[in-house]
Amino acid sequence: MAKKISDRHKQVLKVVQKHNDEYGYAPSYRDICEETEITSTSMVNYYLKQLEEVGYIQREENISRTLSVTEKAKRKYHQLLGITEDFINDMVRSLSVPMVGEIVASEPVPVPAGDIGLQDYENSVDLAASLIPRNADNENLFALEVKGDSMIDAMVNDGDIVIMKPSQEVKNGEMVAVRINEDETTLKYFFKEDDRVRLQPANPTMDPIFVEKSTPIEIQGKVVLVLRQI
Amino acid sequence: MAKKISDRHKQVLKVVQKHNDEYGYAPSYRDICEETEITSTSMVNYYLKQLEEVGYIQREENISRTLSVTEKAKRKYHQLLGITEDFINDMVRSLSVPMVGEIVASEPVPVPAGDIGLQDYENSVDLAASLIPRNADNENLFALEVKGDSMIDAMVNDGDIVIMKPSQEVKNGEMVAVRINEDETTLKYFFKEDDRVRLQPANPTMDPIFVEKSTPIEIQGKVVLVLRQI
DNA sequence: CTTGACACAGAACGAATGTTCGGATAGAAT
DNA sequence: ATTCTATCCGAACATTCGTTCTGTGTCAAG
Repeated sequence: MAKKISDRHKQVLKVVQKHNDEYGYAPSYRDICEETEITSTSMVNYYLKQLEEVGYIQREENISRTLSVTEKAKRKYHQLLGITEDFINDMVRSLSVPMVGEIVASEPVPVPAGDIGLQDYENSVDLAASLIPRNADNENLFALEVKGDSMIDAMVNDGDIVIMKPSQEVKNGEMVAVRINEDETTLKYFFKEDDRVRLQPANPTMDPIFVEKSTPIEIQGKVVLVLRQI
Repeated sequence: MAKKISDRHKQVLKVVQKHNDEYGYAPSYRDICEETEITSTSMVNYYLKQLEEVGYIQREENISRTLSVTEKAKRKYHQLLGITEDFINDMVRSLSVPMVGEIVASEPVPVPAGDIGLQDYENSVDLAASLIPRNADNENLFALEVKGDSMIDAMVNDGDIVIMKPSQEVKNGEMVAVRINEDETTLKYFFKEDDRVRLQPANPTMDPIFVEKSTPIEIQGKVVLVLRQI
């Protein structure tokens, strides 16, 4: 195992990445010699073996031109490898959030169980990742379509899409889907007060709901984004 | 020059594309034999020569594993090649809409003049293109941040972002930014009636505004999307 | 001073791989 | 009937290319 990634290692990484980008196929060991100060294919193999061991290179034994730089190496050496923001943006720019169902006041939120896979749902909503707060777990977001006018106090219309993340814990000021008394689901800003919970509508002209501690409420998720297509 | 692209040609195209996708490197001629009903490398060469002639394959002479399917072939045979909408979407998936300013009831909408370039504005909003209606002119969308509570009847909160497109013509049912009597800007669904215009709030519990033809109104843009980050 | 580890080199080898050759078959055109 | 073209095949060959071998030099550690 190499003690550290030397300049020669970095030269090799760079050539592999650059060749794949420019030619659309991997360099041979002899190609790497030509583009670096390495003069023998056994040294190329020596460096590649080490880069492979630390997970920066991928190759297939006894098959020609299979060298590729791994995602791990790209993240660590993106500047060296000439990987632009476009590449980084392409990795994080968009995500598909599964449309798991509908939200209505009369039913609990259909929070998916466990890890959500896109393949489990027929529809999804594509989002630019920059719209999602950094602390949201992008892996487990889900989308619900609002049915009916019962969410108007949340400034959410029939037909709007709410992007949510599963959560039972809430901080003050976060908007939650809360089921009150197993009777009604509503979207409200959540504030914990001394002896009760204040559920504040998004519509500033409407009054909050105060829920005594004796009333069971269930936090069914947090809202991170509302979308209204017109 | 092949008279036409036969099933065998298509098999070869498919294998080249599939191998590149799955393995990250190109197939050899023998790999292609194994994945098709072709039993000799000379026939593979025969088909590749023809595919190269019509511009569907790219390869380098005497260099191993350089086969790739060209963009021309991908566009023509995307279904055969298993090129999903994802590929097509990746080409058009997201767009950046410039944040040109704010919308408040007391000011006209700051509609940008002429073609909008991202470089003219410091901020932008990234959107998945699938959220935008097909008829919207993606080139000229602009974003405005809502200031104040004056758009509540439009179910739009202080801090929300509205995505708009410039437009002076409206169809019934579209949501517009309309300036009434050079006095107030509001977001409403627009309906032209016999002798007046009905501006319908998004909030179904609120009453519409009726504007007589004698009252000057100015359509300052159409709303295509509302975003609320929470 | 000796030893071991690391970096380096050229050469040889064997396998992988693309190209070419000679030939066969079927069908269309003359 | 003959010729031409397209399609097909296996084999051989040449080149490409990855792996291995043997050896050298440098430097740090003991």
